[in-house]
Amino acid sequence: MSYEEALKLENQTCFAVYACAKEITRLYQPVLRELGLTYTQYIAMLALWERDAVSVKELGERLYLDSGTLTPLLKKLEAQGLLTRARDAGDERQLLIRLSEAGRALREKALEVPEKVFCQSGVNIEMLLKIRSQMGELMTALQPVAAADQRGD
Amino acid sequence: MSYEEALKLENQTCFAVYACAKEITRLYQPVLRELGLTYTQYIAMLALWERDAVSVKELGERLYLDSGTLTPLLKKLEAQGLLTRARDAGDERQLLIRLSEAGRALREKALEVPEKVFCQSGVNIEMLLKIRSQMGELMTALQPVAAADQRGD
DNA sequence: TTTATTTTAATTGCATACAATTTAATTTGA
DNA sequence: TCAAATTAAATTGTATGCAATTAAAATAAA
Repeated sequence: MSYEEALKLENQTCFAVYACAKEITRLYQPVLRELGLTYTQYIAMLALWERDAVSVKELGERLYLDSGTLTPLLKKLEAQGLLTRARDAGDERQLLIRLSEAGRALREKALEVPEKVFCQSGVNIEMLLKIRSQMGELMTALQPVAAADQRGD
Repeated sequence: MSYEEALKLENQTCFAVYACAKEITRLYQPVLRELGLTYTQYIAMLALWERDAVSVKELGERLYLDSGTLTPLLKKLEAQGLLTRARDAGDERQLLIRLSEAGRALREKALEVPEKVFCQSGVNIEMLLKIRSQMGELMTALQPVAAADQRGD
């Protein structure tokens, strides 16, 4: 591809992924509204339903989010009564996030979310699975770069 | 897939795309810093380099962004001297965005961006092309839903 | 023509995102 | 042991992102 072609918006893989991510988030919104969650709050709850009593750091690593994003988000979920935030007695630097009864109960309502969104999307399941696997490949390919950036080399 | 499985973070296509989009944006950042642009500012400039003297509405349609995002972003680019913002004489409702000399000149430096980012990413070109085409398919599949939401049916 | 409707940006308010810095706690090393 | 280095969250500052509302201009309809 020429340098000229490479600068066209339609040829940007980055833009394609960026636009899709926003569109998908928009698709979830009406369904998640019934749970009283935003999209980011939803993925945080997904992570917590799988593993409870985790530190902000661990949660952040799973969600690719830092404390600057998570701290206010978790405070909101705490204010909604879905979880508790308490320092780890063994290591006071860490803040342990634990689901409350209400937080665990919300999972029952959330069980319907994937199906609802999928039906609404009109996308076939094969495409979805292919995309997920490709995104996984891409993340795997990019992670070394991210790690190198972290180390600063 | 069971309802239980469908709720696992690793099975969320939405999360895979969301995480990839953020990772890609992060990859562009150091390269774009040399141009003095953020990622969103960069895609706005890409659109303007292809077509100049457009309204905020038209630009927004191409970038999937609304005036709430574009107005402040364009004001920043104007403050940097890359473009001008002026009402259309024929239709005062519209604000026409025009590149300045500096804005057009920046394109020369930007020509190197795609190659630099690509080399840095360590991703092979086939994967990139496949992903772009899949994202295109997904957007095409989702657009009817978005349009229906707009109409409210 | 004159009012009602529609269209376009701007504004407001809320929720991310993330870099950079700060603070407190813990671990390492001299 | 005890100062230096490291680690984990919180905080600060900047930049999106979008829904909802507002304001101004243009168009449609009566």
